[in-house]
Amino acid sequence: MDKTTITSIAQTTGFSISTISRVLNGKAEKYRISPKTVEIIEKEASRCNYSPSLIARGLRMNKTHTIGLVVPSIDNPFFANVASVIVREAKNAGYTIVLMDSAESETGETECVRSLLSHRIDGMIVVPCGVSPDYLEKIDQDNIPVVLVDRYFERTRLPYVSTDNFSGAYEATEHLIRHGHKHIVCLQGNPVATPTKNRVAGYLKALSDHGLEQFATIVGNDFSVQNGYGETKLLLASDNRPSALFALSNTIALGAYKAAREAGLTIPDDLSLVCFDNYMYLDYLEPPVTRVAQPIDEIGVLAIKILLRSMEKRDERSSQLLLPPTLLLAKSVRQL
Amino acid sequence: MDKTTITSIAQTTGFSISTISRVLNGKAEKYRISPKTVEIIEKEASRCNYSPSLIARGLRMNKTHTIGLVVPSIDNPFFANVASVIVREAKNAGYTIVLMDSAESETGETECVRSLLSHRIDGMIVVPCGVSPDYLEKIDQDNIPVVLVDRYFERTRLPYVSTDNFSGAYEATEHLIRHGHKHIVCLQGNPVATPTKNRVAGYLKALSDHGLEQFATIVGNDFSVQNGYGETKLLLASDNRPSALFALSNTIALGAYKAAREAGLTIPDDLSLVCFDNYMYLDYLEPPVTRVAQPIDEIGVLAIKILLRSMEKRDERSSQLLLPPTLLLAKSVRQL
DNA sequence: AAACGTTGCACAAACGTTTGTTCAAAAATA
DNA sequence: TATTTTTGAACAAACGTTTGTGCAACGTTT
Repeated sequence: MDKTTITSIAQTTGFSISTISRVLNGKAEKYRISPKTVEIIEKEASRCNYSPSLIARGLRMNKTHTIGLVVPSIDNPFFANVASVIVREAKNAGYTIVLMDSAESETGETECVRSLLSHRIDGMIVVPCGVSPDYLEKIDQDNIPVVLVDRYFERTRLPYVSTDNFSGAYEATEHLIRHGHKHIVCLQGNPVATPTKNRVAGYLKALSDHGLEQFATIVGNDFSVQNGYGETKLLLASDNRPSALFALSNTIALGAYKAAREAGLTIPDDLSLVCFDNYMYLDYLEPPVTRVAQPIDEIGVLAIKILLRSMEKRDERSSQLLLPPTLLLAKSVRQL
Repeated sequence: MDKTTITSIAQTTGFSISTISRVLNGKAEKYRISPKTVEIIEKEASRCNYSPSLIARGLRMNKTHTIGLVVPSIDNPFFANVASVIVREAKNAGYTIVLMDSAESETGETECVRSLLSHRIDGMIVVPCGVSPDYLEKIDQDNIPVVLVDRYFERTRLPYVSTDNFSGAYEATEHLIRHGHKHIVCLQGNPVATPTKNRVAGYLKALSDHGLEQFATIVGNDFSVQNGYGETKLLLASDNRPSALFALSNTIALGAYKAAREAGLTIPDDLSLVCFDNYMYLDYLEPPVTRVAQPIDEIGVLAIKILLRSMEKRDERSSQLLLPPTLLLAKSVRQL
């Protein structure tokens, strides 16, 4: 049982491969193929379970209907969620996702990107780990559109869609302040990531807007549970314990949570907590955690939309979007 | 700036494309290409940032170095985790993953599979939603190896790798029984999925081995939080409340958790809880939940290993593996 | 009946690779 | 010097598509 191709159908039906191709692509009338012929060919195609070779087509058309997606770690609820949305939206638009995990490393990322280029993807969506947009911009200029998601670069022509991290952090911090907190510590993630920087900035602005600059404290260095745990351990062992923590991710918050519990502290009675990222489980902790939710669905949808538009007409002004987050109130903040 | 191909390099260096190809594939000495020539070509290739077209190569070689992965829902911690491992392992073996989400639907699954076949993937890893292995077996016979993961079929030649769900459930149930529980209700997931069936079987066997058949109660119908929530609500409203719940997934457990809390019940004092699936967050609930952990890493590693082996020599006896789970003790079970 | 428009399809090139075969020139041997 | 061997590389086909063009046969008009 040989693979059935357009050529094999041509042989068994006696028509030429161009005719087969045209029929199977619905261009029968455009090329005046007779209804009889169409029927014969379609019948044969379905009899043989013909499935067109997208790679042959890709080679000929110089278009693979394939989109590359590079995330720092699929095994992270946030990115898994993003990937989920993107896979769905891409499919709706007739595209297929090639998934890469850069493992939070810059070299990992460039490897992924090189591989994607070799696969001749039509465009790519990247959550960058690196600090420079240069090589991605070059790729974009070479006609492989790139869209950044979540993390992005300050000065770049590349389109991106992310959350308005600044205002999200500002709101969260102000929420704490309004509840009487002054000594609020910020547990940050990877300091070079734009989201981190903007969240930290929002946190600082909120403090200074309320004359609390002197309490500003920023600790930590990555988005891991361990980081949240370790930093909180240190904080709680020190002389002047903060009254509230602002964790820049849900993973960091989890670590803080554990450290607080181990110290015998009750949230929110002894320590208040707010974090970034929404996640189902946060509602089931005791107490549920007040958090800044990112509009993941919208982010994914827009990322694909922008990418598709860039793929159509390359001259377009690139969209750089920051979507508004939502503060979800729960019970982890105490009114002092 | 035109795309650089093997042909463009041939033109600028003056050599033929076959020579370029051989040099760039490290077959220089095999074909006695002179060191000088090699150097010239390699220099030019790197100057132009040459990246071979994997789709052209795929067409010629009839091998794309691409593996399809179909999961019911990427946005599910368990499958995200599986995907993560598989992406990593595939990459290590020189393969790239094309990710598909079947959305827990049989038609969604066949669509995904059709698409993958059109993309001419070299093999695929599937977490099947359907009830029949037939069409997948046919694909496997047609020389596109298929490996099942997590869910599988009772009677099939297809290789699979999953958890020994029966013994995991048996152990979990017995754990409850040893703690004095008799009235243990099983909150099941999708009843047609093999894991569900085997877990239920393990649960029943444990009960009957301890002469508790009469307490056997199985409710629910899918792996959602809502299912766990709804069923637990009903249970807790009934006259004879169970003393313990056995949730067949962590999502179901979450729903049960919420319902219990809403009913003002304390776990484990008023109600004991054990569930399937490990997940970071389970340790942070109050109390942490005792659970049956699946060896996800091993599952992913083995799935790729088996797939690669099938791709090499098709005659191989297919491996059907059930890996042992681990009961992780926490604090959600009360000693009666 | 001659000229012409239509209908229905076939031919062939191209996309970027890999690889079996061929072949001239250089080197080695006789 | 004449012959054989070795060296270094080119030629060409093939993978499965799409698409611009060509061209018979048929039908219509004058």
